[in-house]
Amino acid sequence: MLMRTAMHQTSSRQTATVRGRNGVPTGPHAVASSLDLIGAPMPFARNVEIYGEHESADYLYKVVSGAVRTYRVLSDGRRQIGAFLLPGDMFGLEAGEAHGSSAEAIADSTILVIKRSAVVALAQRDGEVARELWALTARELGRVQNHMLVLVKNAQERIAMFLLEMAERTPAADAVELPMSRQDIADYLGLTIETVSRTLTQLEHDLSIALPTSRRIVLRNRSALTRLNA
Amino acid sequence: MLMRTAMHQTSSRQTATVRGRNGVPTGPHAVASSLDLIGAPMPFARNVEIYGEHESADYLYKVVSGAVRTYRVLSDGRRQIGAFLLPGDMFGLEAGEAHGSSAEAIADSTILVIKRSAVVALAQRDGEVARELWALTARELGRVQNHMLVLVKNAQERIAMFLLEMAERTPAADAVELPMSRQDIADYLGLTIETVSRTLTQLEHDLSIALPTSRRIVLRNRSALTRLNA
DNA sequence: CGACCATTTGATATGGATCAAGCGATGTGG
DNA sequence: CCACATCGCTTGATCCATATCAAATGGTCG
Repeated sequence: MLMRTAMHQTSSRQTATVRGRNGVPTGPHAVASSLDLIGAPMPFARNVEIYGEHESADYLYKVVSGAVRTYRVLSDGRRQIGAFLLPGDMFGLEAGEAHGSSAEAIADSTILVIKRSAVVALAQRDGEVARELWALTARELGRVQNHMLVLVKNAQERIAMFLLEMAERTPAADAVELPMSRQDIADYLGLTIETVSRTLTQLEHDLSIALPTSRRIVLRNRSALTRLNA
Repeated sequence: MLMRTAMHQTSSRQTATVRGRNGVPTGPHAVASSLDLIGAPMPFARNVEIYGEHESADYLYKVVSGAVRTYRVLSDGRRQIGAFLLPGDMFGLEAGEAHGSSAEAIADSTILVIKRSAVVALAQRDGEVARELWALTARELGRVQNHMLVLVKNAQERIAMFLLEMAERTPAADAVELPMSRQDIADYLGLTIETVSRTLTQLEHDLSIALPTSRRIVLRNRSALTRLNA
């Protein structure tokens, strides 16, 4: 235990408290959902906190552009990243009362901030919205259950599955531009940066992937990766 | 990888397909919830499957008596247990369409089986029920997120937290009667039976616990366990 | 009593953590 | 525009926690 990990390194902690002024709806990135109609898009700079672990969950969020990580910090300082959110993803649905994890922008991002009470009120009147909320949360639950499985696999399998997961969520099928650092990946997969790095170079030698730059990964043998993804 | 684990050992696979006849509501174990009113209690024998991983999720379930495990099996045969359900716990809320995991009775159990369509219909009319459903799923999400954290800790920490978790959910505060085998615990915590066993005897030597029998565990130094539970 | 199954205990192997150093890219001040 | 500091990433050497392999023990049921 006690592996080196990002010791809550969020140095630039401006904790954007500015949130919550309603107004301008959706804008150009509007995705089909009634939820989009009652939110306001807000900018968050790289590494800025969107919400903290025990803050009351007064808002729901949706990534418009950029990328977000949700995480929890163990008492010994280790950080476990629960999810990476990309454009189109909603987050902050976790609990009823308080957030179960913190959320930070990985890169400069625009986040749609939606007042929870407005959603709840809407759901109260419209069973369709209520069902959508439930489904969203259930889907997130499925995702987390899946991630649990990942955490019992070996390093290669974890990395392979991470790459496939990212590729799947990215427009350009076989080239992934990673918004997150090696440390982020490590904390997501329950590994160390060294192991992440080593495993990636190993996959490169196997010709399963190519690494034009450290943040850009080309899947060149998807079936090999799928095979690893037990 | 490829640790020995229950290679889907469910030998007595009677796959109780008998479910779904509605009728007699709740009975003596009724807990306060409108959901209880539309379910039928059904018996499941030890090790009998309640539902399978990709079956369509037509029912919700609530443990009346006994105990249940939900799990997924990796392609290499390893099994990851996602949750242990005790009396009062609901399960099967996972996805919208199909179940994301399988569920089996750990011991002879009585399970309240609730038609999902009935619940959905009820939720459609009653916003309160809808909110309850959402909250239930959100709570489960929180539990799973928490369990993810456990899977990155060391063996002692995992066991300590497992014991505290079980003790918390058990009436008699400091003595836990475990319904599940060492293999179940191992598959829940991402360890091997040997490590589970060794860690328990080690905690016994530390005087943190006592083991009158292998299935009965007495917490005799709760603060020591809490300290481990980083 | 004997067979079977779950659990414990022992000996050894190994994957990934840890410790440490090097390397390339990016940015800053002179 | 270059020298240098910084940061993120990679690579190497060693260590350790837990898996694996193996055998003994104990409890349960016919």
